Parts: sequence; C-alpha cells; structure tokens
Amino acid sequence: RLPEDAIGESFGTSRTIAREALGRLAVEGLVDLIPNRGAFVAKPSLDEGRDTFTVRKALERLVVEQIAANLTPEIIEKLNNLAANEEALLAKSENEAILIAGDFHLQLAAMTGNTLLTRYVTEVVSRCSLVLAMYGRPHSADCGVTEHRAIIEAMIEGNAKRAGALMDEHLDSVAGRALMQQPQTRAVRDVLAGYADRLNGG
Amino acid sequence: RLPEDAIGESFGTSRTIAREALGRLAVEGLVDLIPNRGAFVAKPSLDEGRDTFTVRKALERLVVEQIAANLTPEIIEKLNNLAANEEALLAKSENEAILIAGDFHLQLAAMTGNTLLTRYVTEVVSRCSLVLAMYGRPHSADCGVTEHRAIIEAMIEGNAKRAGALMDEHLDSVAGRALMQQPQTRAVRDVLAGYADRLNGG
DNA sequence: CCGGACAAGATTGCATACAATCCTGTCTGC
DNA sequence: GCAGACAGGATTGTATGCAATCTTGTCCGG
Repeated sequence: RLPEDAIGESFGTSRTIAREALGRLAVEGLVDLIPNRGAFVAKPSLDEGRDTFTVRKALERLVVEQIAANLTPEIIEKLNNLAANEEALLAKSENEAILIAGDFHLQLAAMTGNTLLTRYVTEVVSRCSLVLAMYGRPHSADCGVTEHRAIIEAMIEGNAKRAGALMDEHLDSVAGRALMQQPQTRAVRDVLAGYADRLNGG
Repeated sequence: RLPEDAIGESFGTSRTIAREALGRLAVEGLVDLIPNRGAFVAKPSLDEGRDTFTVRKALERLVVEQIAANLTPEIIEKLNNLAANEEALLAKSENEAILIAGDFHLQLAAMTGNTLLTRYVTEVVSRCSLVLAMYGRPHSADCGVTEHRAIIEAMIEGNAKRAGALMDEHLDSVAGRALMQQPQTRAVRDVLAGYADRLNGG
C-alpha cells in the first residue's frame, strides 16, 4: 500500500504532489490505483506480463529497424560507443547489470529521434522490469551482452530485417527465461508474492 | 489556450478536476502543457505527425497479426459483424465517417485482449486524428471501407502476414494522403492553423 | 463459537485559498 | 519614436480543509 500522506511527507511535500506522482506511475503501469482505496504497487498477472512483452517486441523491433534504415555517421558512432560502454560497465560491476541492460534499450529508442516511440519504449521497459522482478528468477533479467553486440552490428550493416529479428529473439529469450518456463512453480511464486505484499503493506 | 478555470466551470467542477483532465490529455498528446503557462491544444509538427504514424503502423500491424494468429469462432463472428456494421453505418451517414473509421481500429485493438496494446492504439489513433485535422485535406482521413474489408478477410483466413501488410498499406495511404503530398501547401496551412488558434484562444 | 451490525479510524475525492510566476499594457527616459 | 522598466491582472502551482467512502475492530444476538 502507498498512502498519499506517507508519500508526500516522505518527500517533504503535500498530498497534491504525491497524488500527481502516483497518477503518473499509474498510467505507466507501475502502480495500481483503486478508487477510494488508494495506490498499490502493481501486481500484473502473468498474462499481462506476456502482453507487455508482446508490445515491447513490436516497439523495439521498430526501433532497430528505424535506426538501421536511417544510418548517419553520428548514429554509427553512438552505436559503437554504446557497445563499448556496455562492455566496460558490465565488466566493472555485475550487480547493476539489470539497470545497464535496461539503459541500452532506452538509449536505442532515443536514437530514433521519435519522441512518442521513446516514451512507449520507456514505459514498456519499466513494466517489463516489474514483471521480471515478480516472476523472473535471479539473473533472468540479464540481457546477454553478446546479443546486444549482434544487434548493434546488424544495425551498423544497415540490415534492418536482421536487426529486427535479432531484437525479437533477444527479447524472447529474456521473456522466455522468466515467463514461459516452469509453469508449475509460478503458482508457488504467486502465493509467495501475495504474502509478501500483505506483509509489506500492512 | 485552455485555462483551467474555464474548463472547470464549463463542466461544473473545480480546477482540480480540470487540471487532472488536462494532465491526462497531455500524456495522450492532445494538449500541450507548458509550465507556468497553461494548456494549449497540441500543435504537433509534421515530423511529429509522421512519427506518430510510424508508431501506429507498428502497433496496428501487431494487432492484426495477433488476431489472425489466435482465431476463435467468436472472434471471427466479431470480425464479420464489424465489417457489416461499418458498411451499414457508412451508408447511412457520411458525415460521421471519420469517427466510424476510427472506431474500427479501436475495436480491432480491443479484440486482441491486450490491455496495454489497446491503450497505446487508442492513444495513437487520437493523435493521428489530431494530425489529420491539422494537416489533412478534407476527406483525407477517410478510411477506405474496401481496405478495411480486405484486412478483415486476411485475418479471417488466418493470414497474419498478409493482414499486417494490408494494414501497413492502409495506414500508409491514409497518412500519405495527408502528410506526404504537396509539401509546399503545408506552409500555408501551418500559417492558417496558427491564425485559427489565435482567434480561437484569445 | 460464529456471523452480522455498528462505530471509530483512516484514507481518498474534491473544492478552495494563498503564493509564485508569467503576460500585457503603460509610462518614463533617451 | 523607441527601448526598457514597472505595475496590474491573470493564471498556474501547491497546500490545506471538509465531506464521502472504505476498512477495521468491537459488540451483540443467535
């Protein structure tokens, strides 16, 4: 549970701002907003999780296709930097791998220059992170660096189709590791998550 | 311009609600919200318009592919009803053609059962309507009924690829009629739109 | 011992009040 | 005649107060 008073007070502001923030998080799908009940951390079902990944695949496929189709020298340089940066960061601290991996997808989206597309990708990436946090096993959210590298190379070649296919594959593998496998353990995790929520909330 | 007071009063409510509504419209891209300045009807640039259509194409392609890939008897019936309804309504009143055509795309999205996808499609359809209203010539927003019919048939056949391609084509033709042609008349329309806004606002 | 009604507390929904910011028109000085 | 400063008005940003709704704990009746 996320009462408005508590949020506002913890941020040194009033309920108005907290309310607004919760509203935004609600449209982003990170919190559920129940009328006259309040805000709760979103608890997407497994089906909703899959739906999110479905949309994400379509959007990110568009991202890489757009980039590959509109190559400029600056874009190519950015892509190379992206790959180098990622490897460097990942070698340094393995703990923040999830955040770094998410950033890769976000920066890719930003490279399209398409504001709406960037916003949507940002949203689905957040949602997917939440889904993975709920249903994924440890490390299942890791984006393989080699997969990223392959996608980048395909884009630099200008091979939009291949880049799109690779991104699709990549997201499938991330989602698959978390959402498709071991359907019987899901129920257990669901129950556990439910208890955790109740403990956390009340 | 859209002052909060006026909106609230016109709806018989206070600024709080009006403000919230404007916030929602802002995330939907229908109004621009400028800090300390207020809300204005969104005036997307032509590039933003094209970006919107780009995203829309990817999303609606996903919609028809999803439907074609998960056919059930109920879905097929709905699709047939959709086609029949559209023809009937369109024959009756030509004036509301734009709204009816938009509804077609929305109902299609809803059929996927994917909440997030439905929300995104709803958003991009709204945005595209705005773009067409700004830059399109009269009737350029008409969705060809025959094109809709063709898409439906492809879906019923279970031919996801063909349905996707047809939808792509369809949206290209709608966008193309409005956004690509006659780049020199664009400037004129821009100026006119600017004047219209100023007259309307103040 | 258990189920339902009821009251107290808590929390949201909405309206309003005050402060901060910005725009507009005017006035002065050059 | 014009640029810049300034005051007035308007509008947004935020906080707070009150009513409505929901939850929870308690008490009574069966």
